[in-house]
Amino acid sequence: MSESSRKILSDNNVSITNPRILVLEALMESQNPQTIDELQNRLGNKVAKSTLYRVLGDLKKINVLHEFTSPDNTTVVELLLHDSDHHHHLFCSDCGEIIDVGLSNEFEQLLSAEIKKIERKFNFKINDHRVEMFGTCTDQCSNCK
Amino acid sequence: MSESSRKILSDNNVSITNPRILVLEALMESQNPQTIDELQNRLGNKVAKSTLYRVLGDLKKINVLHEFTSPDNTTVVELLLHDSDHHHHLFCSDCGEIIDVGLSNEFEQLLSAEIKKIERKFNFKINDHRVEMFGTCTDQCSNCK
DNA sequence: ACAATAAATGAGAATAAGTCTCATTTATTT
DNA sequence: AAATAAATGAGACTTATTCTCATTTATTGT
Repeated sequence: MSESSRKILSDNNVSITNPRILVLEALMESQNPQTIDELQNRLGNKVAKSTLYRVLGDLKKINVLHEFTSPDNTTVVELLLHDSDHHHHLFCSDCGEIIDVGLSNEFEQLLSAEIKKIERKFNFKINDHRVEMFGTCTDQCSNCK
Repeated sequence: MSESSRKILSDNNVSITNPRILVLEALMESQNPQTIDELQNRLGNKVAKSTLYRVLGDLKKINVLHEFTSPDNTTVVELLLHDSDHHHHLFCSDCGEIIDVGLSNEFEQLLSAEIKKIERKFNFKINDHRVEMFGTCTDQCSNCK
């Protein structure tokens, strides 16, 4: 269904075009963050490389896309539609997999308190944070068999 | 003093060469993480670009250098000589400054406990973690005046 | 629905960070 | 001090990302 893709675009006053819908659908096909390569493979030749990067830029601008870099320096991208989707990342150095991880509410509250201290100490306004965890998946993930 | 640089190298069975010493000293000149550009500027033309990247690779291999990426996708590098140097990062989206931040021991213990839960839940062995905080420095930092 | 206008796209050229090659220099070992 | 092994410098090469511009697609006003 391309309905939710269309809604994302219209809600943000971004014109509804085929490449934008295709990229959004490709992003929604995976639960976890994907590399640009994975995205390109999913899209086949349906969207030009330059357009893909431009659309990703557009989505960042309307704050529905989160882009970051994995420990092996690969750019990785994920949809982030609601503030309530706040989560963290777990990186496997064996297979490169990146997993979205939620931490407990109690812990998030403690973290917020800790961050308030940091704001005061460094005279910063902190508006986001993320915990990154690095390790190895000890069993058969999709890539590690 | 290039003594500590020499010691780092000899302690790790890496031959002591001029470029390696120069890079280590340049890294030690800043408390906070630096971009490759900053490093290159510090080094002037005393070390070739290819050598700089090679030396950084060497230092990563002996685990005294930590490399990561800032939110604007710039590669950033910092010395990390002792395990006790564990810390986190605060990023200013206005001026790009990156600040090393320590969190309280109590908090680190809670975080460790939370991470143990994640290890079990995802069947991972987690060997490192980092909290990234994003915001703006609300007053005059060296870049924001 | 239809022009007119504005915005987005595709294809490939341009840029820039990082890697690689290889002849020369510098360290290490004997 | 000579022989061997390792590291360096210079620049070519690679590859991810950005840019350009002619063409296509969406939007707006009538």
